[in-house]
Amino acid sequence: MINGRQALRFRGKRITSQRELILRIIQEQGGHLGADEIHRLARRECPRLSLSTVYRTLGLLKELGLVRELRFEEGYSRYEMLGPDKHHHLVCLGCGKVIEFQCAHCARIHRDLGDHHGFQITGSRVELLGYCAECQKRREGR
Amino acid sequence: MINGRQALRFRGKRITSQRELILRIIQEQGGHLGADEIHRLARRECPRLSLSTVYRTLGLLKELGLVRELRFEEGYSRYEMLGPDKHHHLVCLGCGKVIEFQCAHCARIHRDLGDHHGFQITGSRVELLGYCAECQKRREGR
DNA sequence: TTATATGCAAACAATTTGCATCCTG
DNA sequence: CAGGATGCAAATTGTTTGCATATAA
Repeated sequence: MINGRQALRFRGKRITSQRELILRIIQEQGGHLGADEIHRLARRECPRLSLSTVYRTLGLLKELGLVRELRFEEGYSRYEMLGPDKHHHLVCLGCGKVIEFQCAHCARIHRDLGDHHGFQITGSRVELLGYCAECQKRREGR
Repeated sequence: MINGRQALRFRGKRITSQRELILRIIQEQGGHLGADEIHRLARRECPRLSLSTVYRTLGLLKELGLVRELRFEEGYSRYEMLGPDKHHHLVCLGCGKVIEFQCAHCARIHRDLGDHHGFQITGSRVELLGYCAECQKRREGR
C-alpha cells in the first residue's frame, strides 16, 4: 500500500481515500475479487463509493502495474495484486477455488518459446483447470 | 466437419445448414474468430443467419467438445476448433496476431503440479503475451 | 408429425462514459 | 485555485432469452 501511494504520486496521480481503500481491500482479501465484490466490501467503509470509481481505479492500478486482471471461465474479471513474484493459477471447475503456484520451469520455457518465434515476451498467463480433491470425491459420489 | 456431423448426430442433435456453415467457417478461417466475425462471414452465404444462432451453435459445439472458447485480453471471446493436438497461444499485444504452439514439457509440468496440489487436471490454458518481431521494430522506431 | 432450431426483438450483465460537483495538491 | 477525481445516471457492448414460426428426422 505504501508502494501504491508511491506509485500514484510518482505518476502525478492523486491519492484519494477511495483509491487507498480499494487498494487495501485487494491486498487484504488476498486477491481474485471481482469488481462488484470489491465494491460491496468497500462500501462497508465508504457507503457512497460508486462502482464506476471502482472500475476507474482498477484501470488505473492496472496501468501502474500494481494490479492484474484475471479472466477465468466466468462472465466477469477478477483482480489481484501484482508483485514481483510471478505466479499462475490452478482453478477448480467444481467449486471455483483458485490456488496460486509458482513455476520456475514455466518461466524459462516461455522465454525460450518467445525467442523461437521472435517474440519479446512481456508476460504470461497459465491456468490449469481441473477438480480439487473435495470436488473429485463429490463427483465420484454421484 | 464430417467429424462434426457425426458428433451432432451422435448426441441426437440436428444437422442444420446453419450449424454446418458455422462449423465450416471456424475450420476454414483457422480459428481465433469472435462471434460477430463468424456472424459477418456466415452472412455472406446465409444472409438471414442471426447472431443468436451463432451464439447458440458455439455453445453447442463447445459442449460437444468440438470447439473451445478463448478469452484473450479483449472484451470478447474467440473460438477455435479443438482437435486432439493440445496447443497454446502466443499473443502479440501490438497487432493482436495469435500464434499457436505446442509444448510437451508444459503438459508434463502441468500434470505434476496438479498432482502436487491434489487436483485432477482436465485442461490448461497458456498464453504468452509480448510483441512480435514487426511490432518490436515499430515500437523502437517511435 | 413433432420436437428441435431459427430469427427477431427484447432482456441482461459487466463495463464505460458524460457531466456537474468535489477535493487534492 | 485549477485540474484531476468522484458520484450518478445514462449509454455501450457482448451475450442470453422468450416466443412464434420453420424445419430436420
